[in-house]
Amino acid sequence: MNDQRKYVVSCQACSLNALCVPHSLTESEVAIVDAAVKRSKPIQRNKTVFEAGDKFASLYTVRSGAVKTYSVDQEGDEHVIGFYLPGEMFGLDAISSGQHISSAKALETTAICEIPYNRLEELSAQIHNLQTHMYKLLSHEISEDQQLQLLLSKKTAEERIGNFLLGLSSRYRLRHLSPTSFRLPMARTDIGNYLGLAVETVSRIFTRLQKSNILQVDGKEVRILDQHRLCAVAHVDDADLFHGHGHGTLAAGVHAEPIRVGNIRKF
Amino acid sequence: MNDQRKYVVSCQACSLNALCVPHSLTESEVAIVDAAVKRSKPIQRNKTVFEAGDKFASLYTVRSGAVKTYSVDQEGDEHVIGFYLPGEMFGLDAISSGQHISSAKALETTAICEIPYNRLEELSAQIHNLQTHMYKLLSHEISEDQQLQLLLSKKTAEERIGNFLLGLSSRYRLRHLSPTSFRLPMARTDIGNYLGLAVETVSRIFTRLQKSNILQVDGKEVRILDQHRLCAVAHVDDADLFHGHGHGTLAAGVHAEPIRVGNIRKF
DNA sequence: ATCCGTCATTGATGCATGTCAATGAGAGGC
DNA sequence: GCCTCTCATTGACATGCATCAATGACGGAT
Repeated sequence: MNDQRKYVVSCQACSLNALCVPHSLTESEVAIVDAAVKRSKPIQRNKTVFEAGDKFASLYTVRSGAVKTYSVDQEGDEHVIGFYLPGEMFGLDAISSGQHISSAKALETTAICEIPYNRLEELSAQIHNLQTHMYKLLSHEISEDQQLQLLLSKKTAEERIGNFLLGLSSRYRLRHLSPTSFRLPMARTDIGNYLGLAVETVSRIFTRLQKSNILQVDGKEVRILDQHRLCAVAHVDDADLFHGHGHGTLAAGVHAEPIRVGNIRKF
Repeated sequence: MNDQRKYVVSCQACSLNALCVPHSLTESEVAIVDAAVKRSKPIQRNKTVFEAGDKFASLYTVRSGAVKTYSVDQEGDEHVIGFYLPGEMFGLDAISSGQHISSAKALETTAICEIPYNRLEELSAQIHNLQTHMYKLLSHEISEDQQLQLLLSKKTAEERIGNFLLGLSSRYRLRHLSPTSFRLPMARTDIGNYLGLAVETVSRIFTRLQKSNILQVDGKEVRILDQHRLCAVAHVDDADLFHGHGHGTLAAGVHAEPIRVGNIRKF
């Protein structure tokens, strides 16, 4: 009990508050949501939150650490679906079938908030702001998935990695962490898998960007030395940098701007 | 007026009823939803339903015909996001930002049902079944988008096209149309664009599959001659054929089974 | 019926990126 | 502190698919 208590915070006191809880919820509404949230103690690297086939019962958000979701095919090969940072919600794909179709695993020591889906459904019928936000959250995830499809179907390896790094950068900025200097929570293999590239390609492009003095890479530590040129490499307009990146959170869509879709490689 | 009336049907009388309206809605609930739906007369091929940048006000379902959604980048290149058949809902990606970020265009003469989003939100707070279904619908779209990401990032051209055809086949079957003999509503260019392939590749693979007597292709008319071998080509388990394909509808997820993710090309 | 524009097909060629192979560098365990 | 295992890097080579180019086939308009 004591052991657990030190990890337990309320939504009201949580530092991710602004990111995770809709700011349009009133204090009392947040309190109601808060009462439904289960906070367990941190789980270790490589421990799963849920696995494909598990009964769907809850949605999850990352409190600290990082999570990847993935599926495993018949041949036993893993396919990375997404990465989640503090304040981001995952497990949304399981609502439709009532069963998890992907697995979720901690990339490092990670604390998770769990919100029982039944309860969330009830609450969203009562709290209009919550319903609005859940719809936006789900819709936002769809938009981002479609953006990723575009990335995967039309962009070069360099563009994919550029976009990926800029996306992470944005997400760290939102969390008031350095957008230019951060640690990749995932392995190169995971990055390649996620972006549809061979590990070797990821590696080569990292070193290429390093040689161009756009990036400084030391293992998982990354420093963006020249954001402007990184944008150029990724074919991303600098002006778009502050929008559209990152996974859904309860607040997703609230701050969202129309997402520019441009910058695709011509064939 | 007379001109319009002949296209107008109620949800209750609509032949897509079972596909489009959640069957768990009671008769009176369907009547309430029905009252919110606007049915306009058919639009012609190449006419848009909405365009990127338009204010988001409604969700749409196809009543007859077919629709594609797409975005256009800065260079003016089009990127196909999805295809929608009768009973399927589109426009979901616009909820989060309040603005359409993609455009939707009729691939042939097409009738559309429109449901104002404000009203849908209101109703979903009142009608529990409707809320449940909307959440499932959105979640289902997310699952499918993730499946597509997997297709785009890991599969060969042949697998992509095989999957694409099998997906269409499933969707036609659901609509009580022939799953083995149908007309592609979209151009080769659109197929290639959607699947991240050059038109020429699509064409070549169609003829290759034809020469193997797996497929019979005559312009847009397609006949699947050997479903079993088509599955083999697509690396899809025959047993999975009846599940997991097609875009969300109001009923999406209701019939949904756990989606097998397998069958990815090994590198 | 004929014309014209869009769409589909087919072949030749090149390139981006996957695959194979081998070495190097950290990180965790005894 | 050393060992081992996993992960990252780098080079050589192979290939699937894009690109370029040209012809053919519809299908809608007049």
